[in-house]
Amino acid sequence: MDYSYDTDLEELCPVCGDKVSGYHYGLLTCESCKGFFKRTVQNNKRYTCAESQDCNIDKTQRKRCPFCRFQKCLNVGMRLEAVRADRMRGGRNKFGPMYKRDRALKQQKKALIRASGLKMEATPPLMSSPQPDYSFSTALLSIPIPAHTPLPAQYPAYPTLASHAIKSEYPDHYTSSEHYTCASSPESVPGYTYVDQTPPGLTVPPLVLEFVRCEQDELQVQSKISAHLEQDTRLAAKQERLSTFGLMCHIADQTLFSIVEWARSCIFFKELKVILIPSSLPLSVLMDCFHFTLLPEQVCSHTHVTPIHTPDVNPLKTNIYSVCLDSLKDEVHSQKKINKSCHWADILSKRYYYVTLRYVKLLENQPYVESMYEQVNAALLEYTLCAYPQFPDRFSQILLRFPELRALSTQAEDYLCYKHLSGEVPCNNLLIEMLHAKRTCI
DNA sequence: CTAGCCTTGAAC
DNA sequence: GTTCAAGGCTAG
Repeated sequence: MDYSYDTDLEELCPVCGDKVSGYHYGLLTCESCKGFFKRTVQNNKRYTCAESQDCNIDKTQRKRCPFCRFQKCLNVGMRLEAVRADRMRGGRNKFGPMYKRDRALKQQKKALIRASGLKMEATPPLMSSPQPDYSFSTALLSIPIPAHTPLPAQYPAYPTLASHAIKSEYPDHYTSSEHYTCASSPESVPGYTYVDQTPPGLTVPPLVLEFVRCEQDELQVQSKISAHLEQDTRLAAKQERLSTFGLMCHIADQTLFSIVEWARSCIFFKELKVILIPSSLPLSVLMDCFHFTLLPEQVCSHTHVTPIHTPDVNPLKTNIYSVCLDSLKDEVHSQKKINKSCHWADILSKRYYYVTLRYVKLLENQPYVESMYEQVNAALLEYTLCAYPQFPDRFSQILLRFPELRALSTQAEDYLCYKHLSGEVPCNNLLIEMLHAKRTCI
């Protein structure tokens, strides 16, 4: 059976699109970009762009502008600190568990695709290969998004490289237990030991598969967030640690960019010409924040910021988390009740619900989308019935969560506005801008 | 300078 | 002993 439909997509270097040769400096890249990144950082190279710093980087043109190539390396999440200052060879670094977990997630995704491989072959893909349409997503949003810089230009050209020490991981690795304690050890990372728990014979609806396929590479999103947080932490010289709220704002901002990326490849957006994102924003952000709460230590161990779960007096946050965590606890409880081994990976599979939920919410209240809504619901129903035959009411339980989430979403929005008015939201926060845009639209 | 291949060595 | 992501080497 040929699974190239999915695997080909996964094996492209996020910088230039060449074939990946493995994990390098934080994520899967090709051999040449690995070498390029290493040379640039090790030799503290400075490049300049002859054009307007937005050169297209692909396999054939990657040599033409090292400036833009390096910018892209940083933007996709390559990690400066993975380049060793002491040039020590061999061995492993602190990213090991992260790589392993990413592999596990990819395998899980692949297994889902494989589970209905025949179905996918029998029916043509729901959409043609997603060629990023930057103008389209820009038009969707009511605030300007730079067309060719998917991430905020927080990396001031080269000062980054020159001014901050390129820190070797080894001192930390050998002497510091602060940022790499048992909290981020493999055992405590959900899904770490996951291999392939797709139930045998599981049929995943093509629509759900399409959603899953469109999902952002999680490791990349996390890397971007970590890298940006590190940058911001460094810039805030007097402040050693970001507040929990500050951290959430940054995660939310990065999440927004992910949503824009995601929307570009969403099959329904191809058909819609109306602004949908703002109305669904709070929930999407909430979902993604929830997503990250699963791995707070992992994010924080690389960013030297206060872990999200640090006791905090923010009642809203507690509320959001308690709902999400209750949901997870229910899952654990249900699994135990039927005497089935409860694995973190099972819980991670909830991710697919949320992927679908996001679509459902996104399409709500739009004239065209009623039929789409039904399709999404049908796909979700089919998936839950196949994946969890022992819980026939799972679908309805998911739907029952909607009002609660909707209420939380509104609370989150109000809370952010309050924070904004009291001047506590970091400058240039995209989330605030979008919420503002939404309110002025109404 | 690039990029493919080689060597190294801690974690498993 | 095996893995595989670091750094190193070197034609082109």
